[in-house]
Amino acid sequence: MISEKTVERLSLYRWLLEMRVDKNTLSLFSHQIASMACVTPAQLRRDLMVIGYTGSPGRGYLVKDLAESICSVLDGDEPAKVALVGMGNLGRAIVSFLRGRRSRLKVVATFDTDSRKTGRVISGCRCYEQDKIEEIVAGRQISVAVITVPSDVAQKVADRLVNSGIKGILNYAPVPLRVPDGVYLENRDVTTALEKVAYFARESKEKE
Amino acid sequence: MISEKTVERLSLYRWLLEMRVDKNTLSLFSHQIASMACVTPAQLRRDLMVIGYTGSPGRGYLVKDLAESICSVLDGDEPAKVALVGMGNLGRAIVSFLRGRRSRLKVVATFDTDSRKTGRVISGCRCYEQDKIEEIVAGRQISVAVITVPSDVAQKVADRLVNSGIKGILNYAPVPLRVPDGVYLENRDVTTALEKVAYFARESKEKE
DNA sequence: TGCATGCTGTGAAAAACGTAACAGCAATAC
DNA sequence: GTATTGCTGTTACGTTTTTCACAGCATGCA
Ligand SMILES: NC(=O)c1ccc[n+]([C@@H]2O[C@H](COP(=O)([O-])OP(=O)(O)OC[C@H]3O[C@@H](n4cnc5c(N)ncnc54)[C@H](O)[C@@H]3O)[C@@H](O)[C@H]2O)c1
Ligand SMILES: NC(=O)c1ccc[n+]([C@@H]2O[C@H](COP(=O)([O-])OP(=O)(O)OC[C@H]3O[C@@H](n4cnc5c(N)ncnc54)[C@H](O)[C@@H]3O)[C@@H](O)[C@H]2O)c1
Repeated sequence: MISEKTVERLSLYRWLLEMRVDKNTLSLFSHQIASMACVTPAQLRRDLMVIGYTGSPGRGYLVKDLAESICSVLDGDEPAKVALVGMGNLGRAIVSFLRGRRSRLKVVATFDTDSRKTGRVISGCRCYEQDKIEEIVAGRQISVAVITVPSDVAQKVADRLVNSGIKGILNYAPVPLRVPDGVYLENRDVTTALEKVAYFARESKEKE
Repeated sequence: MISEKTVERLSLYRWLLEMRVDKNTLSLFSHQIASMACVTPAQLRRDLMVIGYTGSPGRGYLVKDLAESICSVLDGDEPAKVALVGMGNLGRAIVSFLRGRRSRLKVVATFDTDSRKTGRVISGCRCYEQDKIEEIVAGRQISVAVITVPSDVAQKVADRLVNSGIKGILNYAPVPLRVPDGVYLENRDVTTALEKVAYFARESKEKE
């Protein structure tokens, strides 16, 4: 089992390797990739060790090979299907962002309660009535969900998603959701993030 | 100096304490607060230890007192001023979200290059031309910035912000920015987060 | 008042995470 | 072919973060 931090960095390495403009360089050294990712070379080598990829001294890592190797670890056999609940400002921003980007993650359904949004195709993705969650999530075997509904209904939405078989949730509502063991939850509250940044900003200002 | 993780949790505790509906309970035990925050009681007690707040056995922690104590650690003397660069879909969602919420963080200026956005008040906040960054950020002593511009210009924006005296950056563009020591940086890439969730979702699905 | 209860504060152990160091070897130069 | 260079894989170490465990005490009740 790979640690959370390592998975995050692997995702970053892959992105950096695939987005690289210079397609001529076939291989890179650990310190080059590390520098792009803003980590130490030792960190990078350690991360590659856990996925079992091995380079060679004097040549480094074969870019294409390494990227594929990361894919085989991070991705399943087929692209993960993603549902997003709450097509408000944030929800639309995220869906259209994910659309624009070639990715292994496919947003295949969105949900809302607002009848001005349901039944239409928004940001390139069909928006269903919220009470179709069970039917569609279970029926299409969607395993990952993004929650961008107001915080007072977030727990209710999470419960429905879990009951429909969702195994991972990315939550943007500013409430700590309760999910059973076996469902992976990641919270992304703006306020917390901003307060953290503000705290350390102040801290470093006081030091100078 | 308090650790990042602890600061995040303190922010969460404060939010939970302030949002509590039942204003009658004057005090709470560690296990009650911990349960709301989804952490262990030991974790909570240790976090409170580092800020020097102390409860009492048999009664627990005085809610109002504790919240104020967290404030005195997290907040400076005055509310931190925040600038946001890039009033696209995501930028507007964040600004209007922060507006709606009583907070110690004030978004006092936003910036964009698009002339359809600049010079107007959007989501309750004035939007300036992007080349006014130096003037306004330095002039109004803004210390924290949120970056929500396309990734190819994110580094350039970050540089200008740093030159203007910004001490903390919350970055939503999917690129690892380079900032000098003394500037605190927090990255919040959706793709990385989603890929992480998808990985662990698959992991837990395979286990069952 | 005095006793029993059970929660707090904290030192000590454990776990997670990152860093440093180096032996071994692939590539290159000559 | 051989020597040299300098990068990799991995182990050992240091640091940070979390959990455990329990002594001590404030509280509520008899
Ligand atoms: N973490 C972040 O970066 C961030 C930024 C902004 C907002 N937020 C949070 O994200 C959430 C949404 O923010 P927003 O600005 O998009 O708000 P919004 O009001 O624009 O969007 C909410 C959407 O959810 C829909 N909705 C309401 N109840 C629903 C239900 N039961 N099922 C399905 N859909 C439902 C509404 O119809 C609306 O379309 C809020 O909780 C907000 O606090 C997070
Ligand atoms: N982390 C997330 O949750 C998340 C979600 C969606 C998008 N994103 C990222 O956030 C960024 C913005 O996404 P979006 O959907 O809002 O895109 P968008 O195109 O709607 O918004 C970008 C805005 O930035 C402005 N801009 C462009 N260049 C600028 C410059 N040099 N200075 C100031 N403003 C400038 C544009 O005029 C536009 O208004 C992108 O980098 C995207 O990848 C992140």
